[in-house]
Amino acid sequence: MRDHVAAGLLEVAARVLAERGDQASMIDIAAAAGVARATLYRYFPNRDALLRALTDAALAELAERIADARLDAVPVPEAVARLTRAMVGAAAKYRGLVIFNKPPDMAREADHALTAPVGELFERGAAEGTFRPELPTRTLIEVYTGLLEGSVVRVLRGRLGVEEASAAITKIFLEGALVRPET
Amino acid sequence: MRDHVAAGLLEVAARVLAERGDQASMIDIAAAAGVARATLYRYFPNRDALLRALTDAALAELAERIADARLDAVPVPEAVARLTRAMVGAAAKYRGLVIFNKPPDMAREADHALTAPVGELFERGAAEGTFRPELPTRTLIEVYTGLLEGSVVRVLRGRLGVEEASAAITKIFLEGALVRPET
Amino acid sequence: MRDHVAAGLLEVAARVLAERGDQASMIDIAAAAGVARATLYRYFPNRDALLRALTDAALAELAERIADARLDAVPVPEAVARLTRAMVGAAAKYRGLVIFNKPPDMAREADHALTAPVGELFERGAAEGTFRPELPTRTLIEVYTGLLEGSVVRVLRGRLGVEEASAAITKIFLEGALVRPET
Amino acid sequence: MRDHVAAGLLEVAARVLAERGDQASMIDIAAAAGVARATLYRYFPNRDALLRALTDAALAELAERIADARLDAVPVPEAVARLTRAMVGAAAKYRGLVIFNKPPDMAREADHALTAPVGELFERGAAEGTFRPELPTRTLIEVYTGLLEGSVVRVLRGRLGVEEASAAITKIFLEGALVRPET
DNA sequence: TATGAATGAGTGTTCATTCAT
DNA sequence: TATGAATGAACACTCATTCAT
Repeated sequence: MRDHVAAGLLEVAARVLAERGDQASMIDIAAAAGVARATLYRYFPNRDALLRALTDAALAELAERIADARLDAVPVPEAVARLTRAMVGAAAKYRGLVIFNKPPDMAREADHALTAPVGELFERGAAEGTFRPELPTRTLIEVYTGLLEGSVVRVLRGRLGVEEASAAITKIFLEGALVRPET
Repeated sequence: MRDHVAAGLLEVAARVLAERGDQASMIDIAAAAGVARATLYRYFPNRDALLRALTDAALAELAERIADARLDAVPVPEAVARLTRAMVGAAAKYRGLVIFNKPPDMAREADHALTAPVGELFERGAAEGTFRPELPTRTLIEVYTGLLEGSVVRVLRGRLGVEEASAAITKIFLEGALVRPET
Repeated sequence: MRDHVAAGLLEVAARVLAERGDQASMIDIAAAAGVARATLYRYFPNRDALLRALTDAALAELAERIADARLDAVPVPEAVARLTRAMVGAAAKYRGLVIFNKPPDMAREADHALTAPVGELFERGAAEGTFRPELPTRTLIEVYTGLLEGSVVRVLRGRLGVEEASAAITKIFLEGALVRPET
Repeated sequence: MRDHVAAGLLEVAARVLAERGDQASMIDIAAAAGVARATLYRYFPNRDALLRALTDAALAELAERIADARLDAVPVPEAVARLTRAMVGAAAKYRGLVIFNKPPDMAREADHALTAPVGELFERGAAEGTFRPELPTRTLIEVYTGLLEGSVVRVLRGRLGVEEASAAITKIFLEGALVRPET
């Protein structure tokens, strides 16, 4: 029961924080949830605890999706597609909270959970010669995560659908936007 | 004289807002500029006015860079390269303020200033058959701006250089990250 | 049954209030008693009622001890000794609650219960020529009760024992701390 | 100018804290001083700082009075008289704040400033055979400080004057309340 | 003109108290 | 009856903004 309510509050909090940004107040969140401020504090002893719980949940969801994707069992391009879908999906569900608005002391942990799988995959791609050699792996990773982050914002704003965004990101990142000159 | 001081304050404000995020206080900004809070208020009657002025300056700079780029005088791929450099450069200089932290009532204007040139260019690309036909122009635009925004964040964090980012974004967006199968 | 539980709660409350001071919360008291907050409210409808009940109990105990002391049946010095022991004992048992932390509207009643026996005794002493005539009875009473109060605090802090304090207070108050010049 | 205002606020704070007890709010103090809450915070960055400043001032005053008293230059009984007057005077002026309501982390320091001169004086008295040998010095000290504290409360309540209390405390503590049997 | 001082409105947090089970 | 849950009112503290010098 308790967990159920807490989960509901988290969901509302995610929505409000996404809408109003990090400066959304506990007042805003409690009001959006239709409870008194003190009730919110029953479940999360302070603002930080709430943000932390939110980030925890988002990271857990993300980790699960990535694990389900079995990235190392498929070729790199397919793995990129799956990773993209996992990240866009999780970020959209949690309103981008994995990516933005991390409580400062979790930034490291969050960044790691986010960056690690990306790093591994791109290292493999580099080793296997999948990616253009003139682009350093580090740069590739930054641009890819930047692309993800920027696109998720659009998804959150309702300008792109999750599926639409995932597919387009994957396609453009891997093959580019230009029409291929036929050989 | 007056304008000169105001410009200096704006510069400081841009730096502080980029460092501390949107929750940087007028106190922070005034302190960083080495003036009293009340002095800051002499030049910008309130917080909103300051943010607006900042955004105005950034948009003006961006518009100038884009005009200089003569986008319609070159082929679409080259225009994308120039536009990318213009946007990354301007955003980096103004600490991303064109893109994030827009005062709510300027969002529309800012988005327009940002989106309009992108829109025109991509429409032309579509008309000329430069882009993959299976990707709707609207989607292309969103993903491109998302890529820009996400990458600028990395530049601001010092993880990518301006030139490095511009080149990589252009290359990846146009041609993809995959190594081309030789014909 | 009910009274028994209430008495137990009062005892716990006295201990907690003595330890944490007047700012001890109902939370603290309920937790120390091992019951839910709401249960505490079953027995004492609000914080004030609890404090009042506590003071009532302490005053009753004090009145009983004083009655047992048969003050008017013994010479004034012996009566002072007994009164002192009664007051220090009662105050120590109830953690000084008779003396401090009285609910404002009971202050008068409490002060009276405290002051009345002292007043009677000192009036008798004055009438009988027991006390130095240059010290007004009123002053004597104030200094004596002040001495009691201040000493009880030390007893509660564990710096003096009840017996030790009672004996020393009586001796010093009556005969002074100076060594007597032998006649 | 600044210091002057701060001193005025301290004075008001001392009065309010003495009246309302330790739970007096910053609201109460600011209102009593006729300023806005935020103004109070300009001078004392938080509640603790205010209490600390108050205690500092009181301890300084007390130390000065005690130094002025040249306790070691006079016989013990006269020294007790001077010490008593110094302590009652300082405590009355600062509303007993040296004695009660010490911020927890200053308790040690405050107790020391208070206890040290008392301890020295009573040790000397014991060494010189001034005090009754059957009363341990430690007990003497506790009872004396208790007497002081209890009497100061009466002074603060307006039931005793400073001079009246000082004289009575000294007389009773040294020679007792009983009329001396003539030799 | 530049600034120190003052303040109203809001935020996070706690606590006494009430309600539904 | 006993309790977990919910809440309104208060408090410490911050910040954008105004005023007097």
